[in-house]
Amino acid sequence: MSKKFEEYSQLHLNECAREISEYWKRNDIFNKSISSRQGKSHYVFYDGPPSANGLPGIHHVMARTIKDVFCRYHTLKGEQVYRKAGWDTHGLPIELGVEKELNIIKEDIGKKISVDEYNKACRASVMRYTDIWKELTDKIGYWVDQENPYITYDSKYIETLWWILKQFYLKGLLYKGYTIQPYSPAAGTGLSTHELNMPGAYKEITDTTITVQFKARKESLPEFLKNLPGEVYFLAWTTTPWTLSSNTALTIGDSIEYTVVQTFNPYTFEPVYVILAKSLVQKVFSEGFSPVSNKISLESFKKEDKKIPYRALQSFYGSDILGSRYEQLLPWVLPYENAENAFQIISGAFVTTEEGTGIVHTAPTFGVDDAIVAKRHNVPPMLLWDVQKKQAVPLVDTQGRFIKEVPEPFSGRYVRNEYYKDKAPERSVDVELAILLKSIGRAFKVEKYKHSYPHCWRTDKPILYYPLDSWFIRTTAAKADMVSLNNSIHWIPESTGKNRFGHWLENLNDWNLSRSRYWGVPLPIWRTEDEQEELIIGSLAELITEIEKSVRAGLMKKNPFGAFVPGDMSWENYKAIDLHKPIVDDILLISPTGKSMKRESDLIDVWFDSGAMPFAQWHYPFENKEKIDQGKFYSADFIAEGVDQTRGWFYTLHAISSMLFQSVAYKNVLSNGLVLDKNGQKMSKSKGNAINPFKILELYGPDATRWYMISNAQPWENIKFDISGIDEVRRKFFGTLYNTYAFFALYANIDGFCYKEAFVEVAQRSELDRWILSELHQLIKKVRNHYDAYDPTRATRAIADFVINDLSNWYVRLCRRRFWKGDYTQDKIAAYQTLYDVLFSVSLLSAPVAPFFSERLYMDLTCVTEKEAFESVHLAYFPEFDEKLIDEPLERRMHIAQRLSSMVFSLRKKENIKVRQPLKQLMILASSSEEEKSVCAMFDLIKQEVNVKEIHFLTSDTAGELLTRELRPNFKKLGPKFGKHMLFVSHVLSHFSQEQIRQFEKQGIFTLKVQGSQKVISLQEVDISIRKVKGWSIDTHEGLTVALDINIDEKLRYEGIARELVNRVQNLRKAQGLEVTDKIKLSISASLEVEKAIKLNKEYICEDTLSASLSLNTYINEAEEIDFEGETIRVSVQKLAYG
RNA sequence: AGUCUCGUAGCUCAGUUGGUUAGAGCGCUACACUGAUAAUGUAGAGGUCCGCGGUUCAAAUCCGCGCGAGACUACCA
Repeated sequence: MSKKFEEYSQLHLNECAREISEYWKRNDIFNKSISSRQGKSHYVFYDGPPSANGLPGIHHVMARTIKDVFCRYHTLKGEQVYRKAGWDTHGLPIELGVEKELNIIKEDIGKKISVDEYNKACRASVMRYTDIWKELTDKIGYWVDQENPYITYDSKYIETLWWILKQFYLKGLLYKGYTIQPYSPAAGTGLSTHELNMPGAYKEITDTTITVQFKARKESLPEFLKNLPGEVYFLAWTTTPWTLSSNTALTIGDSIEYTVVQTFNPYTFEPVYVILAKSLVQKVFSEGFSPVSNKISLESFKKEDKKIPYRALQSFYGSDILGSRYEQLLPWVLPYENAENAFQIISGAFVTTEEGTGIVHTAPTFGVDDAIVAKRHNVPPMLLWDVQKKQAVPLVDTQGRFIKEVPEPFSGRYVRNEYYKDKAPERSVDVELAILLKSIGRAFKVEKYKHSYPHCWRTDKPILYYPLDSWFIRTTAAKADMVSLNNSIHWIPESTGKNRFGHWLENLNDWNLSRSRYWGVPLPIWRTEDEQEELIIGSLAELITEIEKSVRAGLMKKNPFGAFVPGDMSWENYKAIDLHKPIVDDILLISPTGKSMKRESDLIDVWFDSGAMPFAQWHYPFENKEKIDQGKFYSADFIAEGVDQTRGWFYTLHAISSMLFQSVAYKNVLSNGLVLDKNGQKMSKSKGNAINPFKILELYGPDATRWYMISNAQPWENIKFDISGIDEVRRKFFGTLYNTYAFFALYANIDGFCYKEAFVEVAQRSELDRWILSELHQLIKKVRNHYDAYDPTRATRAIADFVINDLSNWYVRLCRRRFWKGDYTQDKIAAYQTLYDVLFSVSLLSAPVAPFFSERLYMDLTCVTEKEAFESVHLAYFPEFDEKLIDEPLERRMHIAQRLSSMVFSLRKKENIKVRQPLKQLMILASSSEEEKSVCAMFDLIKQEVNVKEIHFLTSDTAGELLTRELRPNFKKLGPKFGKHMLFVSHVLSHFSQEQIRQFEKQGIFTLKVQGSQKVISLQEVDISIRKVKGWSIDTHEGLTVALDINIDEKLRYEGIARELVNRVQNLRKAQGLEVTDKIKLSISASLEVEKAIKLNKEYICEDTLSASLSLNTYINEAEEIDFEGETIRVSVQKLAYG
């Protein structure tokens, strides 16, 4: 006996996924999907490492689905797709988590808890949830190698990072410098941008602002300013007056227009000339000033006058005063270096004329932009040399107080009142300074100003921007490379790469690598105390050689890595050592001149960890050298992460790769949007709208979840996650596909179809078969293109549309009788083969997105026919597009037939005539003879579908007077021809009478006068449609018109009754649980009228209901009473024992 | 604050190089169809295509300015 197709009572996507998952595990399908492609071209994929100390969320399901879709697709295309999972194990989120758990703060590390213990706690915490992550990964069917993941804290991984850093060092890309970083004086610690971007960090505060007069050194000014008869001042505005003592430059915009204004200081009434941006004169001189136009009214000013007069003199560009000098505003101290370069006018791109004066007070020790622009112009920051600390210090200490070198009354005071722990003085430093500057005639304006300012999330006090020592990668040196390499990357969507990422690259700053934390990769640089000698370590072998030197010189007692054997690449060897703090901090090395060298205490930015994964995941170049050098696993063909990674992982991958090998790290990158809740709000635990992915998977299974996420919105757009959408996908797409299979299985099993018969040539098959195959191959082409273009959304929509509309709702519905009626003929075999082939192809097309259900479908189909040698759909090959099966005229015909049918249904509805009631004839008016011909071929189909006996054509002529035509201008064609007279032409054409239209149709052209000249309009330039036919029930749509003869004669009426009866009997059969093939004995008791209908159609009724006998008007014992055609009839269905 | 993305029916989304009656699905109402159907068909209700200007004979579509949502980057004095 041949095998049967599996039949199911119901669709259980969840159960299906569980079984398939088991099957994959049992048969090692994932590994086979890679090994079976041995020797084929590689499709290289990099998986971004998640941090395993947090629980996975629904957005991870999204991200992992996208990754999985393309890896599976390319496997199906025959490529070999390795994919290694990874874990991000270092960094601040992990440290913060541990601190919270242990209930400690950063300052406690090294005191309450040793660094060693702290790091052990981090290491333990970081892999805590790996089991849950693995479970999710399995459940959603994300195929990735979880057995051999790369883990950023592994010694091998760190060794590669050190090697890369050394390469950068040798290229001169690594340097130590100071930068301005967010700093919390109250907490005594620097803050990361991550901490700064925590919700609520930015708050509105009100500051005292001063518009300050900086007195120009006249000899340094250009001629036209030099010759002014009084003192000239630059006006600059500041929101942080306490930084004025650290001012070393003023920044202007090169191309901004400035002007010099003659006026009086509003506090001292001294006559002054002030320079500011021309467009801001009105704003700065808004209150208490009035413009005057001549010298005399200006010079006659007395301080009793209500308004201070001002007069703008000559204007000029910023570049004209570039390099001019000014007197130090608060001459308390001088910078210890290059003081001669201080106090000059420099230019910066960040200067705007939206606020202030267009001249920016620049204090390089306390502003990020200030430091950058000052450095570019070689202007020194205000730093003093501290003899005790042997280092340069700014005028404010790490507590936030002015240092002792600052004169009274400011010395020792906190720069912001918020920093006082107890009672703050009545007047803040800012206010005191404002008073001081007013008294010496250097304050031009003092105002309160409200703006948003970042606060420390721990102390809730405003942060300070403060210079801190850091190690940098000179990414700016590789900017040109990075920009041009980026142009070769295919970004999806394009705008992320071109705009967001492109602009970011254009405005690149050097990469600050330093993190003064505990749990991370230590910077492998050792330095002597005088900073004259330094050594960078690029491998463990190198480190051990250096340690041994140091031990010999007596600097260290013993080698802490004594157990390590250089050159032995085994995991055991590498597991024996730990390269984290505090162990590496205890290592002292010896410099070439015999001095002791200590490690630079910083850790490196965790983004460097993940950005180096193309190399570090393979322990390059210590192992797997050929994988990278021969380009087998580098660069990636594809990566995908959230759009928030643009400046994160996408950037660090790109930067490291560009600088190391002048190559891209990835060729195609998809940045996916966010998963929002159904109201478009971001999901967060605090809002309580976060969705537990396990719950969703439990409810709907992975396939529906994946399909919903992919098909609902394009991956790069945000998705509003609504679980009712998943349910809809399950019902509509999976439900329909399942039902189609169930239908196939039911009848294939009855007929014993198992694809043993010879392949029926497609040309020999029926119209419907050829049509669905043609549509299928159009689908294959579309789906391939969409997957290839990284647009899975369009692929899934096309598949669902095909399955629901073309396959289930049209092909199967119209073919039903072919399957359950008649003998096992060639036509029936062709139908089975067609449906089988279509379902088979659909299983493959859907496999990347719905891996479990597709597997079930594929296996249920193939295990009976044994036509495929593969154990899994994921080991098979993607369907090829076959041009020869495309029959576009047939597709058009079928489309017309569908439209016609739907029009007839509409008419029946209008006339209240059931589809079961046969009608005599249908008339069709086609707009062209070509159309007419194609409809002809569809007659049988349409007759069956809409239940009419005959179809005739109505020609324009025969229809004659019946038709009312409507003429509409074709704007696309006529628009360019008539231009602005279009409105007139449109008016004329749409007011044509029936007679005029007929004339036009006959003659083919119409002439009209436009602006005195004769213009000709042809029939091709208008659309004529038909409105109605007198005395007929008619409908018209897309140029097709149908008319339905709604007269029902007696014969038709009886036939309708018979069909109605068949339907009732079928329902009874089903209700009684009869098999489709069971034969019955049918008995009916009804009125004479119904009996007559039955008698006339007895053969038909018996055939369709599988009735061996039909008896009428007999006394029936156990019968169903049915409301039927306005009466109650009694029907009995009895199963026959044989048959 | 800047940069980028988005804004079409109650909801989720289509809408080609600009062409005059803006579509589909879900949901709602009514009726039908069905021996594969948690499916489907027909009809109805449902729109200021975010707003305002501009370009054009013609704008949901192109341009400008706003408004709103989101992301990223940030004390631009």
